[in-house]
Amino acid sequence: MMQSGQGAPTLEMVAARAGVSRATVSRVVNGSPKVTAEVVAAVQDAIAALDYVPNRAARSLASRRTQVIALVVPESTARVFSDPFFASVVQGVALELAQTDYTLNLLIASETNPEKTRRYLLGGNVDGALVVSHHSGDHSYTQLGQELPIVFGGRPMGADVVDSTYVDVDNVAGARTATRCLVDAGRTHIATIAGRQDMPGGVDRLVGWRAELAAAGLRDDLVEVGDFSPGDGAEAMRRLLARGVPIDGLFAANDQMAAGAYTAIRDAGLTIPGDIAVVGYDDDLYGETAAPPLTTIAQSPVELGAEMARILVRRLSDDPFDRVTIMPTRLVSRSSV
Amino acid sequence: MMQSGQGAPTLEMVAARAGVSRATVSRVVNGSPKVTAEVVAAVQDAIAALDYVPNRAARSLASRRTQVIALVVPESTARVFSDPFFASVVQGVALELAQTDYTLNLLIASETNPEKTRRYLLGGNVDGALVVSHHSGDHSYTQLGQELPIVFGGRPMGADVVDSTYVDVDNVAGARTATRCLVDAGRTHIATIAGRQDMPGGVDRLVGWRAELAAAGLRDDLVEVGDFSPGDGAEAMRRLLARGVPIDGLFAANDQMAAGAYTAIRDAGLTIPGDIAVVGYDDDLYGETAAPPLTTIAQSPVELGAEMARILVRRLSDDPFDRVTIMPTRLVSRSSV
DNA sequence: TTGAAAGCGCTAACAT
DNA sequence: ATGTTAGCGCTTTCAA
Repeated sequence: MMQSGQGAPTLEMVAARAGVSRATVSRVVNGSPKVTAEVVAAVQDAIAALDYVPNRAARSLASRRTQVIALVVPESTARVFSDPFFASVVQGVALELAQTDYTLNLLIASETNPEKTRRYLLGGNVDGALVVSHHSGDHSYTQLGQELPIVFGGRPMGADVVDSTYVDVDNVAGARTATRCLVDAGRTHIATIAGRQDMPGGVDRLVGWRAELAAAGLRDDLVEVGDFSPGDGAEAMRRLLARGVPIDGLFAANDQMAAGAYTAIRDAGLTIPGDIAVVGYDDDLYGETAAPPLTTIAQSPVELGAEMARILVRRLSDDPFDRVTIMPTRLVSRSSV
Repeated sequence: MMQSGQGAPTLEMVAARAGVSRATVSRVVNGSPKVTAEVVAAVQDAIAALDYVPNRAARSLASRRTQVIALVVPESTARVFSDPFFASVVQGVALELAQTDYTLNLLIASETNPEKTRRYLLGGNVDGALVVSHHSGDHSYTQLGQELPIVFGGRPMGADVVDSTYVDVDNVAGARTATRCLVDAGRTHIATIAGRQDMPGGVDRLVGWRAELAAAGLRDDLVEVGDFSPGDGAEAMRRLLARGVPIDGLFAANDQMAAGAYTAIRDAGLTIPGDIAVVGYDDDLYGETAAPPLTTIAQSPVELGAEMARILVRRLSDDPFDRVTIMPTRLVSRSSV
């Protein structure tokens, strides 16, 4: 219920009601250890009675901390926002931050004007930032890491990046698992629809595919690249099929492209998994009801987002944190292999 | 480049350098009309030279405006975050707000503790809020509209809601169009997989389907309800098929459920559109590469989000704005009909 | 352990 | 058109 006196109740009002000074109320609010239990109780009663909520601006102005964490999504990634992977990362971040005192500032960074974002981040508007998916070109952000606490989602690309803090999924291992699944099924002509090679995920999944084929002594030249969308997946599959080389297995760098590949395979009069066994990556909602249900690699993007947030918060509190965190993946076996 | 003097440059430093008072600098920064052109120029030079960025907290504390807009996503909706529709709305909001001076505060509202969100919103932390998808139970938010400028995405449910400002898509018209498409194709036993009836979109799409069938003089009892996920769509379709009633047309309340229905239809040994013609809703990425490509209703969720943001900004500026905005839909004809 | 007092950087009357 | 003067609500030395 809103207080009768117009405007929100202030710390001063709480102090008056509890019969203590403003400084003491501030201490209680901020969980200072050196306050008597009785005083704490009295202040908390007053806070509850008045329905007091600290004013963020005032607190921030005085403490020189904002309690705001920016989640930066480069614009080109945002187009891919309909990619459940990114949406889930955002969700994970939001859920985790909701448990803390930090506020989430979602920022779509214009790539035509990176300077604007840079200034904003450095302008004292946020205490730290979370950056998801950045191409190799995004040096502006990787560099920013020296001046502002940043946690990246996915391994930052670029040789100059040394001390970045990031959380990544084990894309190489995931891709190897996916490919091994195909090899174990007896497939010998295994193609891949790789993701964009300017993204770490795109690169690593291709590396994993190659590594596993090498281990199995199979050819690794059946590669086409797509932009992670179903449409591009279909295109890539058509090109693969058009090569005239026999193909009996396919690893798609994400489920959306696998869905596109399904179409192209079927259009070519081939069956799944009869003629071509398929493994995707991401375990999005559609794979389960695809025909046939898609075998895929699951990683938990929600957890990834949450972990990024946790690490940044820890870092901002000067608690120990890991510079590099690798999240595991697991194979979800369905019937496309 | 960061200034040499530690900490960010302040308005006072700008004032000193430009040889004017702080008030004047403030006026220039805020675009007040009553400042001489020369003074404006001098101040802007100083600002540029110092690379000055106003301190948000100080500004907010003094002006009693936060320049923050909250985007509230109820938690149950967030689970559905992988639904491209919501993700796109968020994207639209973020993109639009990036063009303004407002900052986006993404809030996942815990439904087990709505009071927390309520307090936050009313605690003077934001200037206004955007609320997407709220069930009929979310009275906490619809009520909030009296105390804080709010723009809803989707029509708020509940009879007590009178003066809410909202942006909605014309779900009824969209559903009628979808259904008419089936009728025009000569289908006479048209079923629907409706969405959850505690969401406006779920209700309205069912209403549109009914209306169009009534207009065509066809039966309207072939209804099953799903939760908008592919899995539930498949379940619902199975139940429909199990009724033993002939069905030759299907309108699914979203593409995800249509995808599920595809599976169930195929599993039953039936063909699309031969035996059953299907129309979905949302035009998400998957429909295009489905087999057969899905005929669906497109609305632009990105535009919806952008429009919500625009309206709220206008309202916060005391510019005229529409309480009710209905976004159009359009039929995307592919080959599932 | 608690209180007093001095700002944090900015805006907004009010004066001039 | 510009300057002066108070704060906005909180944190944080410094004393007590």
